Amino acid sequence: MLAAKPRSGYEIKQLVDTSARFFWAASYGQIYPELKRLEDAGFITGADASQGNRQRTVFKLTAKGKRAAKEWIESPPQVFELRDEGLLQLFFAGSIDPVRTAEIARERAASATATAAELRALQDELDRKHEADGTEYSPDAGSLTVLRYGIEMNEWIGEWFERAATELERDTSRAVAASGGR
Amino acid sequence: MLAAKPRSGYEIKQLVDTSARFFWAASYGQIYPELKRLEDAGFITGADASQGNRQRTVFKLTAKGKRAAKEWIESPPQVFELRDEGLLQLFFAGSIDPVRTAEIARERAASATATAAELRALQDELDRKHEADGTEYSPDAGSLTVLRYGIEMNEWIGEWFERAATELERDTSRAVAASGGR
DNA sequence: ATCAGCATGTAAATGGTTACATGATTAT
DNA sequence: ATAATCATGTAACCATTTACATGCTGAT
Repeated sequence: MLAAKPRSGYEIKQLVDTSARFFWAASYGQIYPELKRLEDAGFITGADASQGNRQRTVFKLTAKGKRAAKEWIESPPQVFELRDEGLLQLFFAGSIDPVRTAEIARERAASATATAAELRALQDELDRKHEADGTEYSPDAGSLTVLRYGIEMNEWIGEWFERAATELERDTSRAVAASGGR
Repeated sequence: MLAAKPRSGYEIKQLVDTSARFFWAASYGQIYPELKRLEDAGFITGADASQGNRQRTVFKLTAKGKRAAKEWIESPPQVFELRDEGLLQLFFAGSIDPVRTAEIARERAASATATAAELRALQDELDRKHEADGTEYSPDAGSLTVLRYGIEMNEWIGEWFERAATELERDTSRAVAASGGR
């Protein structure tokens, strides 16, 4: 994040929350100690940017930090972690409550679609802010791409659960028919 | 997992690794202590199922455990966490190495497609095992649905990165044209 | 005999969140 | 005046992974 421009810990947190949070969240408890650690290791340097009595430190990459960033961006991705409780619930619905399975899938679909809508609202808000800034191009344009990813992925998840629900209903009605409608 | 049938910690680990791992992984260091904790809390009970001198404990849900499972499956999903390093790299590529951005997107696309293929191979393997078992229907059929999710999601991710790469290339060539091809 | 797979477990470390604490500045 | 937002930071806690330790059983 410091590659684009020098930032304070607070600004990093803001940027994470309005863009990367859907695929890589971060808390203050992680950001501030990490900035210290990176400075000690010589990857970044902090400069005082206090406004009056309000303390503020902006960090920027050192040459060593820039090299490390370039190396990282070229390296094959190592981490892909997903924890999806809705999917876990569908996974187990068959053994816990078979008759409600399709309904549960539909609820999970609604859940994902709602998240997509929420992200869409955030996108619109950022677009409005962007326009208000004038025609100047934001240096964090990548965040819009990635926000779009969040929206489209949640839409895809919603559609997947919808499809799963339809298939489950079909299977259920077929089973009922096979048993003579009992 | 114990709702479908009684299982040992080892069997739970096996099932996680061949199905749920893509959206909810678990290690022995988590499974065994958790089984103990659940037994102490009265949600499950363990029964000795040793074979000769080889120690083995299978756990099953108590009535209390079944109630808790049913309650959980009806509750709205709380956890959706994603940590996607490939996406993070694309997010930052613009500020770290703009000219390589499209290539990086294409590499990430290949990465996701490879994961999808890997999962597809696992699916084929499970299908073969299933057939070898005869016509008997597996009680873990839900795991196949969810494995399909893993495959389809990775395919979607691959396509998304492919699209992103194409768009980035178009933007680059347009920028080159605007600057008079310099 | 030896190796793959079955089976259980723990200790240490890691990575991260939550909650708390403090205070300045700006807008209403 | 007061609320929102800017700004930094720590302590306690939590979930989880990694690495290690141990031993049995069946197949080659």
